[in-house]
Amino acid sequence: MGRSPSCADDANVKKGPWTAEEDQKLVDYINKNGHGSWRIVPKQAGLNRCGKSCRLRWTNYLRPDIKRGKFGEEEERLIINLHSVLGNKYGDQTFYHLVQWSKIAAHLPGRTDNEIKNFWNTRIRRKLLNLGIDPHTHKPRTDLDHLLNVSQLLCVAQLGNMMNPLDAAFKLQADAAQLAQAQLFQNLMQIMNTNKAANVESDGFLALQENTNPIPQSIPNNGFIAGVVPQTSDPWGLSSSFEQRENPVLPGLVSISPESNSTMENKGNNETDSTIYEAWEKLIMEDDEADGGSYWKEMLE
DNA sequence: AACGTACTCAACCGCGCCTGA
DNA sequence: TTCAGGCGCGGTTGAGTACGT
Repeated sequence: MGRSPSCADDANVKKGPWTAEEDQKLVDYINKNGHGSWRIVPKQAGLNRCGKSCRLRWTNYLRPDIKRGKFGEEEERLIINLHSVLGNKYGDQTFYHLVQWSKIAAHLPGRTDNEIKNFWNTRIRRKLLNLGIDPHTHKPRTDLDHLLNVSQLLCVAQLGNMMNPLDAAFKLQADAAQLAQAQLFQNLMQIMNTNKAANVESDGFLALQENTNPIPQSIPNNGFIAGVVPQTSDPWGLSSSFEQRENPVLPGLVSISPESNSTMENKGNNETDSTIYEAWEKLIMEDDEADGGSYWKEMLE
């Protein structure tokens, strides 16, 4: 029920890019009369467009309060935070693959949901993926294979650090391995905090901040890891330098998408819990044996 | 300089919700 | 209570532009 006839059904209305003349007609009309019913706007304004097209043009482009230009760092952080807590909610479930862009836009004066959506899909999403973070759940990958590969990754990281800095291939691998270390640390902290931070309120931005937990100060500052240590306003350290992160804190867990639901729910059951902890135990032992430096032990303590 | 590829973003499409008859 | 009309939303498309080879 209820679907209005699509503009596509009317072969007579113009589609595609708006001309300056059309823009002017629409602006003049709305400034004078307000939009009222969008269906009658094109007729009254003398435009050969459907009402829907007029509404879109106005809300996404012509509105006088629209802020144009690039997104700032603060805006980017805000979007990431809001995205992490504003999934579509149906009943008790939150669906992160259906983001409520309009609600995010409401927190960013002058920005439209369309603009934010585009910004997310073209920039932030890729950025998160490059960091090994699931853009739907805002979590690092938690699959076990990933965890169990860590000893190899540690070797690569250490080898990479010893190599000539000009050896690009080794540096790249080392960087990737160090990123993996950061992700694993993140995994562990999230597992540890599962019980603490499950309550996400409807105004999730605040809830996210309130549920943050301090990161132990003993984390080795080896540059790349520090670069992705999250902080309150920028959970994944996407937009600010390490120097800006004086008080790094870990974001609390947020409710998760259906596809990852089983993963996180399993964190609470004994079987998966123990498997993950076993993996960590193995990792720590290997770390101990490898160089006696006990990197992970120190981190966990 | 020419071509191919990647990226951006305005605009469109289709669905679901709300409202009023 | 039912249902049609209208609106708003999120997802997708495609033209224009930037960048790399």
